[in-house]
Amino acid sequence: MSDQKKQHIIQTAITLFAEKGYEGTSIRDLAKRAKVNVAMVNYYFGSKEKLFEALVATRASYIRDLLDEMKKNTAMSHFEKMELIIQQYVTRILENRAFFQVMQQEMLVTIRPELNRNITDVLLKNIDAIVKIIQSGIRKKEFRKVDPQLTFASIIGTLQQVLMSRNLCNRMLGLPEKADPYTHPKFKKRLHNHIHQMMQAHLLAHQP
Amino acid sequence: MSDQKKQHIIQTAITLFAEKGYEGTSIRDLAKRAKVNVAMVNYYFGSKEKLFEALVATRASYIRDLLDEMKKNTAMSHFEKMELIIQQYVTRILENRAFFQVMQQEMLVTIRPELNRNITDVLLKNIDAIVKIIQSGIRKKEFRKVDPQLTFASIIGTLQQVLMSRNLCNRMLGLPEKADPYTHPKFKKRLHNHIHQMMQAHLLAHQP
DNA sequence: CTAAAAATTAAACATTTGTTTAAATTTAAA
DNA sequence: TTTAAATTTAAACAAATGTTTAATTTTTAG
Repeated sequence: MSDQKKQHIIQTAITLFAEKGYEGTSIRDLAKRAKVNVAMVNYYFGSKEKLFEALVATRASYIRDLLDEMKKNTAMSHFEKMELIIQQYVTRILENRAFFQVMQQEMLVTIRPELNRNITDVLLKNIDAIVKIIQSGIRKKEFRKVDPQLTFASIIGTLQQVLMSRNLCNRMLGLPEKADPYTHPKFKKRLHNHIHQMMQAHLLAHQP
Repeated sequence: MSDQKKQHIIQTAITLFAEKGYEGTSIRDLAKRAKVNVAMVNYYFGSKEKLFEALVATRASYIRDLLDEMKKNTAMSHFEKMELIIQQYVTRILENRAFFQVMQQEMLVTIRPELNRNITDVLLKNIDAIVKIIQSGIRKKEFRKVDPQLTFASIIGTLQQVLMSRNLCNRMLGLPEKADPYTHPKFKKRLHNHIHQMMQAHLLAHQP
């Protein structure tokens, strides 16, 4: 019944946390932006921190589901699997960038260790799956002898670096000050092309 | 005269901000950790935000000086220049990781736009210099036709991804829970090797 | 040594914070 | 319609926040 309103508060929280950080956002800020009474946040979630936990719990699927597409398809080469992963990551991170920015902020601090561990757990499942694909590709001589873990770090790191600051991203790419690169299809294509091209050179033992 | 004490407060602030974030750190936290009276922070810096500005101003050299080594040396191939840049970035970011973590946090939020712009300005100078090297390398056919800006994003993004969470880093690399990978020479070497190898494959037109 | 300046302190200040309360309103079920 | 439950509200709460004050101590300079 009230799940709609809860989700509305969570969505507003994601937007605000991404802008101002968790500590930088007051419940009064949040209530005003979501157009609900201040007491409603505690009524629905119990506390500010529990709201954050609920936020992560309901939206963690953005991370968790990332590999689902791939798992279904079995008749693919290792690099085709990597191509699918790259495409999925680019798409999902760009589509849910506010959430990923909040996760990035939370990973950077060491307060709230339980929440940190939750996020780490979800991320690790993705990492493990991708690492296994890379390791298998190496064994089959399809891939060069790369560092699987750090190769993953490079894929996600490229995306996070670009996601980190809209302002830096615009200035780095020579876009107008007020542009929003993240919603531009051209930008998505450019980002995807770069990671794809780099991983092709990096991974493939026999360059095409 | 009091510059020592100011620097001591700044150093303590870097450590605390990296742990708990800027908003998550109170002046009383900071004063207690630095073993000074609460009023001293405002006495020396005027306000919490001005302390942050002073922190960035005095430590921005960590970023600014990154390319200095390279500028001196002119008789290098484009890839040798890139090698030097990679080595410098890995070393300096690992050595000043708390500061870079604070910068990362600050880039992620949009409050304090002036500070954000300051940091962006410093970063952009580095980016521009590196982009020019890559573009020149492409013109001279030494490099493949890569995306210069996003190639930089991949280098720095890899480092930032690894720097983001000690906990994730340990678990990702199969290290013990309480390990500190950032101070391990082996880890530094591994990180450097990966970026170097990846950039070699990515950049060089004629693979060695 | 002495007086002015600088540094340090504990206490107090006004706001803001997350949270709770208790009353009022709305919704749902009988 | 009536009654109980759920929701919403404005007000108040205690604690924590950044900051200032005013007094005290230490340092500096003549």
